[in-house]
Amino acid sequence: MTDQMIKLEDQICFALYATTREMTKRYRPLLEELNITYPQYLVLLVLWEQDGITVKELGSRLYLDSGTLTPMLKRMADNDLIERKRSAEDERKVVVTLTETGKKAKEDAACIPARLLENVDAEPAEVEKLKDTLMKMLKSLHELNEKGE
Amino acid sequence: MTDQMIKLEDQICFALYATTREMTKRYRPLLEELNITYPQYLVLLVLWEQDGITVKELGSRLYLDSGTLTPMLKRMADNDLIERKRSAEDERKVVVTLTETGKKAKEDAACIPARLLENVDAEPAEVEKLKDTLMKMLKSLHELNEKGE
DNA sequence: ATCAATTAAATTGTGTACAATTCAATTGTA
DNA sequence: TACAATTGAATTGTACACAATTTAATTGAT
Repeated sequence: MTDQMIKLEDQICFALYATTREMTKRYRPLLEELNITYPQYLVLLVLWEQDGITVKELGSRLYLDSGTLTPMLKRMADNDLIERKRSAEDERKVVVTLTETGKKAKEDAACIPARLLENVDAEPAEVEKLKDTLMKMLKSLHELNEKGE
Repeated sequence: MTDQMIKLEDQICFALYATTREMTKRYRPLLEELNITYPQYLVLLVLWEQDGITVKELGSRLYLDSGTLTPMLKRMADNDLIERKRSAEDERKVVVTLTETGKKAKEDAACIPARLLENVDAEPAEVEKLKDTLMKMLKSLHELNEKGE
């Protein structure tokens, strides 16, 4: 409880933090070919599944708020990947739509997931288990953060 | 291989990315009491283990470079948590040392790891397994990123 | 119908991240 | 011993994150 509890290597959170950054770093050269960043890639993943959603919906899928999304979506619009327009029914909402360029990028991106974990020393079953545990924790943490507990 | 491969929920990387941010968000109120951020907390964790190391060494423990560390360490010095001074033997190196305030913060921080996973719905064994898998992946990814493969 | 709450984005300000470059100190080698 | 190569930090420029605030549109209760 005293000393080893406070050691870096013991911290699950550090493992998450560092692994996420190394993973993102590994994505970078692949995504550079598409002229996007990793968070922008996540936005595209959502839009490829469901085009024409609001900033709010996008945020709830990605656990991001408008403070992060607004400037990011503007950059993506500047790069002609998406379009942003106010909803006609509710002027508060901004609807995000894929451009033709944004739609086409899907084919180029199809190979990315496979290329990513290439050469990474980890069993598929172990990775699957990892993902399930993470998603469970994510849900649990998000609920706690929501209710401000 | 076509459509489901590219879905958000399937992406281990998204699970990492989102869980890390929710975890950091959960740390925030606890660390605010110490007037530090999560990355700054990691710096302190390293220094509490081994005081008086260089920026380089700190970076290799945390997988961060001087571009991130230099401004962060300056802020921590401004807040009187650490001191930065050029090494006498090798003027290129900057040695980072804990101040009395920085040392004292260790006691206040002792309770943090326990408080953190409180209320998080996850078995200790599962979390332990998660950490091991992550650290293995981290090492593997870092080597690949290092050699620019 | 009116006006106080609520909601959706945008904005502001601070703090990471990181690639790429610069600069000064040190090392290795001809 | 010069001096090119290397090394450790700092700097520059871009892109997230996110708390807190602001603004405009919509709802809901009276």
